[in-house]
Amino acid sequence: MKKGDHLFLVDGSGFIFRAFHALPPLTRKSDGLPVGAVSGFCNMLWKLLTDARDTSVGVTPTHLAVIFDYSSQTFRKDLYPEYKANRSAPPEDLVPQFGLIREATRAFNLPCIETEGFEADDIIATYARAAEAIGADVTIVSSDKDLMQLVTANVHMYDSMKDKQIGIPDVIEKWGVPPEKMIDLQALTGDSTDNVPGVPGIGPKTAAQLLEEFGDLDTLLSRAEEIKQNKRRENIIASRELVQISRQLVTLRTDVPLQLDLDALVLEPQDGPKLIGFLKTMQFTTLTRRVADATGAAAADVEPAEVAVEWGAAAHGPDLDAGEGGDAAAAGKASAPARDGAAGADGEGMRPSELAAARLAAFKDVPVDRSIYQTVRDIETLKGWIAAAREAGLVAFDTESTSLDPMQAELAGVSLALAGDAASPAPGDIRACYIPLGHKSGGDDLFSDGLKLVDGQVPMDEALALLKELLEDPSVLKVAQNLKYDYLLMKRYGIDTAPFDDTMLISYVLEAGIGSHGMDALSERWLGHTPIAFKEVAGSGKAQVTFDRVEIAKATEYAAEDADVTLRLWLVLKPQLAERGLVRVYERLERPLVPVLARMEERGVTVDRQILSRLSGELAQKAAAFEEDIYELAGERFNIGSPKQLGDILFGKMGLSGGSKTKSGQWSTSASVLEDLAAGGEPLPRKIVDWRQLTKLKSTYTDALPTYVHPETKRVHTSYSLASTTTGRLSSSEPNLQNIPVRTAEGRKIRTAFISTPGHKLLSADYSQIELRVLAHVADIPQLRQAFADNIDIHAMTASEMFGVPVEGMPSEVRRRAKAINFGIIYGISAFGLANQLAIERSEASDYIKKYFERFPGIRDYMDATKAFAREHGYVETIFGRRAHYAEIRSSNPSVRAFNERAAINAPIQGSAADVIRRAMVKIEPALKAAGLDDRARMLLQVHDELIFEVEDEAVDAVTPLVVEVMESAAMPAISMKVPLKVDARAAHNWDEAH
DNA sequence: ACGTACACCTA
DNA sequence: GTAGGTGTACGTC
Repeated sequence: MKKGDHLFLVDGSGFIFRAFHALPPLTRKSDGLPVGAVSGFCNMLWKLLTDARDTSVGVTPTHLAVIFDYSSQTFRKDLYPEYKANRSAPPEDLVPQFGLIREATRAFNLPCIETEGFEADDIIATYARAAEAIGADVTIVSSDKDLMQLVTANVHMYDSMKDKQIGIPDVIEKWGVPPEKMIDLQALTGDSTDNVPGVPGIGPKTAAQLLEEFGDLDTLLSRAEEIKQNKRRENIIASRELVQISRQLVTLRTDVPLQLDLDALVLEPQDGPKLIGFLKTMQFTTLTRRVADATGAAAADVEPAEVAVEWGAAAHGPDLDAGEGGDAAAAGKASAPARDGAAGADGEGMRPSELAAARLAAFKDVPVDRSIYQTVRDIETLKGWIAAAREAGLVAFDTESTSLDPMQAELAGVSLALAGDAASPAPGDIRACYIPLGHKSGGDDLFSDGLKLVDGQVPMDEALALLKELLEDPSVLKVAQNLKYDYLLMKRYGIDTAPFDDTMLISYVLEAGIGSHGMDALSERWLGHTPIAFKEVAGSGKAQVTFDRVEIAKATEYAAEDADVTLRLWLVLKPQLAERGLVRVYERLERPLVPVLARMEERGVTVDRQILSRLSGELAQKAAAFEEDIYELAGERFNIGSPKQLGDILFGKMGLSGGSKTKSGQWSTSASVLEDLAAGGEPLPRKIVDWRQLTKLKSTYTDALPTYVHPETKRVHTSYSLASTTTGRLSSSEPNLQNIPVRTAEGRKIRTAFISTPGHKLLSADYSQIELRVLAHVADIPQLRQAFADNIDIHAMTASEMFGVPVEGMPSEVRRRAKAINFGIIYGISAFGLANQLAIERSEASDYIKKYFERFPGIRDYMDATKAFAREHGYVETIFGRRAHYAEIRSSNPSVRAFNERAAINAPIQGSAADVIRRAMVKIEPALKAAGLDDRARMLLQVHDELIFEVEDEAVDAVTPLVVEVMESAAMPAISMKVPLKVDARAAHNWDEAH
């Protein structure tokens, strides 16, 4: 740098706050990411770089740097601990923009400067004085009064938002003192926003007047006695020392160690494509065009840049691995590229919530109208729809098929819905169509099975080829409701849908615990619209037909409406993720799991029908033997499986005492009641309990499981639900493979029927005590942390702490009680529950709990804090930011309230553990692939804290440690757990031996 | 044919 | 005491 050069110093941090509050809010059109300050920043920088000469600055910079605050821990905090202590957290909408503005700066090819321990103002002061010393001119792009002390003949400030240059006369005009007196003035007045103390009763006017009279602050303080006004004099004398501190606080340092010297700030030429890539990602269409024009870069050829968006979650949740691989591909694409020429009324300058409201308002003018849906009957029309969808970059789709089971279903048709450009969707302009592909008729004739394809349908293979182009197009966001179903169905037709959004999962992330997330419920809740019921279209009961037999006109109304409603829901729900800081939960913990689970479901697991058949026979025989004894003891034959009849026999006919009633007034015949009766010497109850166990195993497992074996794959394909628990756990159904017996020897035999393919093993890897580890982490309990760090028996340690019994030689009963208490804690303990569990008196259980809290006071603190949080917010959060809602926690009904409190205490623990294994599941396939093991090991099942793989025999030794490592480190890098996670893994030919 | 209560399987 | 799903019985429509 030399004399005559012109250095621009941009106060990045100041700009962010100013732009955020001064500019109208602006959100990225496709997803509602708040970008107002980023937009203001980019526009301002571009203007400075290209035509600063035309602004009130009147010169073009030769050097430029953007300066940011690094942290709030600066030397001023040491000087005066209360400095900036009144600052509250930045607004949620602003937080994601900090990182984006740094990204923007780099995209502009400009130095981005921050130094630990110093504020941006100090760095600016240091550069300004250094440049001035060389003889260069300086323009500080800021309007912050704290920087006005730097103004000289050669150093100006520039308020970019008002396009106003600030020189010495301007400072005098505004503050009544020249720049060099600004420090004295600020010391006297203090600064309420930075919590800098001042003299009470002295504002800028009085301060300027006093400085005018006495010349400077030191003189004023030494001659304060001369001040005539009593109150003012007393205040200044009383504040003398504080004013000295204030002066130090407001004085900018000019000796900050500089990472880059002045020469390094020289303006480099713009890298057009790099900048355009960033601007496209932000969807700043106007500026993109301007930059393209100015740099000669072809904007159309530039891909949107991958920008790690640190969305709102950072404000109060962990950074869920921004920049980590994860769902980046889907996320980057799902933010949809800005399209040239995209302009629109929708979303201009709106907060996400306003965007959602505006879209809802648009729907009011254009309600769902089933009469406008188009039936696509020829290939040209289909091509038209697909071209429009690809042009738009956004399409909602839904598949219609012959079965609720995506492994059995045959495709009947596909519906699409469009609402204009992805970057600027037009909610009031939704159109939708149905493409029938496999509708059939005939076959009613008893003497022929001649089902014939209905005329006027696009040939299935041609349509699929076109749909594949659309569904696999990386620049088109596909939106569906419960996409896992459609994903799996389309995958069976050779189509790998991506990128995508799922309205059901968005709703789940927003409102787990509030209502259900099915399409009909969401449509009622958000759109006030009731879609046609499936049974209206396909009938119900005996008269129900598969969708491919539905008349096409009727099918069009139903199917196209589903796509229409799905798109409307997306338009309303998606912006709310950003609004509530839940984007990363959605993008890291929900969306990427869809294809992972779809593949697991598609693979299925082999269940040996012969083993089950043999077991079933054994169980039938044993149960029959019990039946004879039971009838004998009861004195009559009755339906043992009927609790009502059984209750009448036991407590009526036989007159046994010690029974209890269920909430409907029936005699309870639960296992615990029967156990009590058996302990009293009655022979019948014991036999009932045993009979029940046998018949339960038979009906629910050995008889039911074989009916789920797929006719072609010969494997059992469960279905996982991503959105049916409040806590974030998955659930499994048809069949439920998450409740296969394990507790009793008899039950475990069921597990021997789950076997590996020849040449393979089943590998089971399960987290050890993950929920107690999570508890130790969130409640930060030293003894628990230590115990887990040392890998010692946690229940024995608890017993030892509570009862003072050494771990060595501890009676098993003592440990059992401690174990029950540990579990009780996780479940939001109550004396009633613990007493029930341990079959002890409630008062004794109460004493245990009291003792536990004395030994682990941090647990009680955690529970109280969780309850208070839930009461205040109506939800609780996992360590990864997932929310579980408990609306009834404020209920006036004490038992309802207590139930919600227990659930709210449990949810962060159970939910955090669920998040951990979700993360592991997302990471496992890429990890296997990276190790070249992806075609030798396949993840099949998840059972809350356990993953089951099918692994080639020769690959077991390589896969096992890899799986363990991925699972144990699954919380990283988003969360660094205070306790290690431990995973046990074993491989065997069947699930029983592997577990 | 469908919904609810009860019982019982899992983590 | 938390979170689920399924089978049977038995009521209603």
